[in-house]
Amino acid sequence: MQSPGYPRGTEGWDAFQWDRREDCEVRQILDRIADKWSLLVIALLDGAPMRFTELQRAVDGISQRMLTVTLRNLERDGLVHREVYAVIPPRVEYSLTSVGRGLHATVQSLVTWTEENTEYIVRARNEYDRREDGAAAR
Amino acid sequence: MQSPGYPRGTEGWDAFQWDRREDCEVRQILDRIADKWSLLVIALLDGAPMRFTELQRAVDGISQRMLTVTLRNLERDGLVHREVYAVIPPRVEYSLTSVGRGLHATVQSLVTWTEENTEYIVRARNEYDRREDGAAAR
DNA sequence: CGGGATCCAATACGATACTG
DNA sequence: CAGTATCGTATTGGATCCCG
Repeated sequence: MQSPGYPRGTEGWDAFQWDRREDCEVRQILDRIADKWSLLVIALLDGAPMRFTELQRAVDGISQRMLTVTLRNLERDGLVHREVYAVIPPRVEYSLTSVGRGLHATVQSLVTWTEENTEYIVRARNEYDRREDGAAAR
Repeated sequence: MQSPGYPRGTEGWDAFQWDRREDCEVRQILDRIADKWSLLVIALLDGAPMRFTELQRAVDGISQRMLTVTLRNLERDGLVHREVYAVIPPRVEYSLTSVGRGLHATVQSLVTWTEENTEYIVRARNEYDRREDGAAAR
């Protein structure tokens, strides 16, 4: 099952770098938590627990299906806890687990970085696109 | 250009939360840098500049097309610098800009978190899947 | 209310072939 | 070497309907 020819300590491997083989768990997990919706949901669940419909309203643009899928994956990874109350109408509350809260901290630092550098990036994009347009015209 | 009906300071807005409207720039940027390949490329480019083929070998599983696309996007966002040497055969080196290096720091903290919690997550997944299998069998 | 199931469209992506 | 262009597929995700 392990991809051959790339064991730890071999050439191509750097002790200060991380395992980035395609089939390694770190990359699988990273792909999962760093997707379009998970970051949003994790950010929202920090603080207070939320109900399904509440989340759907809060995450602008998410469909019911994707909210379900995202929550199931986060629950499966032990990052979100799903609490079902046996009442009618049904009441389900989602909250971060303690590990989930730990993740939120680093996610928040990524968000903060993005906020702080938004202007720079937008400017860079505009300049790049202007250059490209100019090149295409020629 | 701004989506109406959701200005800062209105109901639904929390000063400690970030702008998560679908069309906001923070979310667009986040989607871009948190995609399948960008994190890998940013992590690799930290330290020394690298050439195209070198990167392709280092990022296990990436296709030529996706490496090109990823690098173009990172360059467009001002996170990666592309240096072309006019020699034959051509030599192109990619490196992080100073802003890109700043991003790498927070990305690295996400990677570190993932490494530290891999075991927990894998265990959570196995437990979840066992529960699901049991439920499906019934 | 909180979803599951199904169908369909958009897009992301890989494979391949070609080029300066 | 470092790409671009094209094509076909696979995955993602939205819309809709339904149910406890």
